[in-house]
Amino acid sequence: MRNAEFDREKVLRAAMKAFMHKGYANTSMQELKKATGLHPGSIYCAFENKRGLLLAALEQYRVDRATEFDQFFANSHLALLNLKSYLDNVVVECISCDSAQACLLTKALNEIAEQDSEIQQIISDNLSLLQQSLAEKFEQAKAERSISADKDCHHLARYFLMGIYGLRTFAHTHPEAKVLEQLAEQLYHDVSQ
Amino acid sequence: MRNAEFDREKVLRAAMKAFMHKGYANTSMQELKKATGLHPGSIYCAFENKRGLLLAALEQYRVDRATEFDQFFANSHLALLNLKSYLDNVVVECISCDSAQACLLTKALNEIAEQDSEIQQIISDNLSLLQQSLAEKFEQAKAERSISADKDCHHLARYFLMGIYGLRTFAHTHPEAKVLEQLAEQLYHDVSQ
DNA sequence: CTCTATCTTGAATGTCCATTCAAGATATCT
DNA sequence: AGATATCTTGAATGGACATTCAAGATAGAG
Repeated sequence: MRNAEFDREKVLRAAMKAFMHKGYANTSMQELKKATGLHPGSIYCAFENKRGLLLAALEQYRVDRATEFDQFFANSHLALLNLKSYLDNVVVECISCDSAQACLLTKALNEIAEQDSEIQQIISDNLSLLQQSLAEKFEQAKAERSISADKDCHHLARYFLMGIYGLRTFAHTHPEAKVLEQLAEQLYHDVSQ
Repeated sequence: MRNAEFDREKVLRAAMKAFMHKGYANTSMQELKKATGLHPGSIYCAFENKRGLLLAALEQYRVDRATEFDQFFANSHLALLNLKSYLDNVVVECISCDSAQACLLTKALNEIAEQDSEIQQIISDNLSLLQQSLAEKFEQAKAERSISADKDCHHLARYFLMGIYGLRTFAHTHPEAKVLEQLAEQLYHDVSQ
């Protein structure tokens, strides 16, 4: 006869941020308590355990990213131009945010996927979904005659995603706007002709 | 009046492997003991502490990789062909090794660099060095007229390295030989014109 | 062969962590 | 207003961890 007081989405985004910043193993419950405002007991009540919190955060991340993705393609521009905007946004994120702001998925993939096949699967599925969404946009670009008809859109999507992964890692060591923009420009050039 | 009994290089390569496999935080001293054959006391005597072991392993990794790199370019082929071999080898590594066999540098970069600026610096320097070495090979390729004279070799090196980073991350989720080979092929095409 | 400096061993230490749980608080229902 | 189901709190727990250290082993010097 009483509802939870905390805002689940806010808590998950805070946890997300903490995990992205310090990694899973290095984020203690004490830090999660500070980040989320939830006491240990509440976290365990709501998410079973620390791993459960990560799983929930990953799911929230998926939802947030999917929404963000759709917004990039919700306007009336050509799909190829929207892909460019999407890529430019990755660069902006790389520059503006603290260096670890990579991506919860790749971060978790590096840290824990090897030791937890369920999380490995979830992350792989999420990234495959993103790849699939990108492929659809390339298909649209093809239909709009922005890219040549003989291109393999799935291949383009994979290459584009590979570039984004690389860009993020590169940004860790060289967070200089000019360089990252130049790399993104080249990547865009290579997938669009 | 007595020399250490263990082989420093062997120990460091074993530690490297353990760190690459499970990450730094998740590799306990107990596991390091098993992996290296050294008892805790010996590890502390030789490397100060766990972090010291990581630093030494990173240095060994740098040396090993530099040697490996030079071997790829020690033959008489054109530099551009050697770059292709180097890239193909990255793909082979991605396929053959256990999925986490990424690269100690990027692995550590993701996990700990944010919280340890000294390690961050060491890793960044190492990767910059690799980038510089790649740029030199592209310069050589230019001198050999394998690539056009108006190319920016430093840009090519950065893009090539970005692609390698991306390839490794991509391999975590899609370790299929055909796909990775295709991506590498495209990357090679894009840097060689 | 003896001595000693150095290495090796692994149990002991203290810290930190994820997790639990019982007491206290409070919203909702009757 | 009273009852009760549910949430919140935070101290307590047990385990795992990095690190230490003193005892034991051994290679080399004399």
